[in-house]
Amino acid sequence: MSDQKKQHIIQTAITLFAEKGYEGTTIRDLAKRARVNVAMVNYYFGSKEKLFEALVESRAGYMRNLLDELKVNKTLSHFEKIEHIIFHYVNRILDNRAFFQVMQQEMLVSVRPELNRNISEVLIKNVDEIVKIIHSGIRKKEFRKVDAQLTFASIIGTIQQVVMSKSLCNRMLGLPETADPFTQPHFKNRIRKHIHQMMQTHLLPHTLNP
Amino acid sequence: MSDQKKQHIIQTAITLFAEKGYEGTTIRDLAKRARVNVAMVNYYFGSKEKLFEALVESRAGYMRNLLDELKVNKTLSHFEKIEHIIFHYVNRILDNRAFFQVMQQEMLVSVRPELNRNISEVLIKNVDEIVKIIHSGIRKKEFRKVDAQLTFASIIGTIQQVVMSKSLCNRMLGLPETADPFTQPHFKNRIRKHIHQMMQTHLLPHTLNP
DNA sequence: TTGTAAATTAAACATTTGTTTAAATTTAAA
DNA sequence: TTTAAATTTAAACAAATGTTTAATTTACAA
Repeated sequence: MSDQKKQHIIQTAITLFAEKGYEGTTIRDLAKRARVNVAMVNYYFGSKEKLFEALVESRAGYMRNLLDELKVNKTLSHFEKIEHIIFHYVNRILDNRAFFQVMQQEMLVSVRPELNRNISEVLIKNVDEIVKIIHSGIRKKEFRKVDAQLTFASIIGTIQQVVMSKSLCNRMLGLPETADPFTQPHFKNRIRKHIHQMMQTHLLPHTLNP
Repeated sequence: MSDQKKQHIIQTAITLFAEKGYEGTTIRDLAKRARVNVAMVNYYFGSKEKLFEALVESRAGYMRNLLDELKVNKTLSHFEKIEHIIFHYVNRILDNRAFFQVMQQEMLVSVRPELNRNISEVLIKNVDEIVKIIHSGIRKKEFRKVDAQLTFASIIGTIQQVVMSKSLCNRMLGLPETADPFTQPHFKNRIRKHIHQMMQTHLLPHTLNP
């Protein structure tokens, strides 16, 4: 089926774009890595830029629906919801590092404003959802009066900072140069634990001192 | 003087690289914007990549020496040191957004490994300095037992997340599309206040509830 | 099996890329 | 003023880029 081949090209593109950037990756690089003819990319996607759009559309689900389960689960407390969000954010981003690296690269540049807007659109829905939870928690006196928007920035920013570069991550965490931190099983938990602990003291007024 | 012209080309390159990325910026773009002949870039710097290296070297001071003043000022408490770091980090990064955007882009890709290492080198010194302060604070029971490395990631990640994209920042903070958040005078203070508040509850065991 | 559309290929295409050249101009010391 | 080095310029260069073409092969329904 042709859709399988399209997905294979997209997956290869994610890997290459993450490694060398969109502009830094040539169609010939991509074709060679994906073991297809150079003409196939344009045959299937029309152009390099349309391939990029297809890539984003195809994997937008990694960013979307992150909070859908929270909407239905009404039994959770506000902080439990935040706990869930932290857990799943760390999961999603670390399991799809290459894709999120590509999205980060794309958000950093101002070319392709339409694509930029599309990505923002998806991210903003997540922001809104979390801000809503935090504000609700504040109203109910369960949370301190924190800056909800910047609290989101801190959660996502912490993860993105760590995931930005393997070599920087290794050096930042004092791991050996050759280490592969992202695949270490306890690595996710370390990030989760840190953000969780930070949000606990940040959001909850009465924190027990361990 | 020729150094003035070199600096002018570098400053223009920072603006353009931040806007379109390194690979996305052509020597002709740069020459036109800087109002110099195309050949001048190679005449002064040798090549596009050497220009990039010169750019990093020329502005590395923005990242370096951030904590030098703390080393001499021994009278500050641990948390006061952290306060100073937050204040100056927000200042440095927001006053030199374009440069830090370019550095972020470069850290995200794995081309030019040597340049990558040089940038890491500078950043790591900051990490080490902060980690040292936090660990010392923990030993003296002034701080909770936090993950010092990831605490640094949270401080820097929060700022970088906000500074990443003007349009995303506007949307994230609920500002109008046309707003110019970075130049608003109270914007820096908002970020500072948030990180400060977050670090206060995160680091200090006995936080007064306001 | 045959016929038609889809898929695949190698080659060619027109631009754009970073870089170099060689001549012209400017600078500044002798 | 003379002279030599430094600067600036327009043009040219070779290589690489995204894309298209036209021919060939494959897939598969009639």
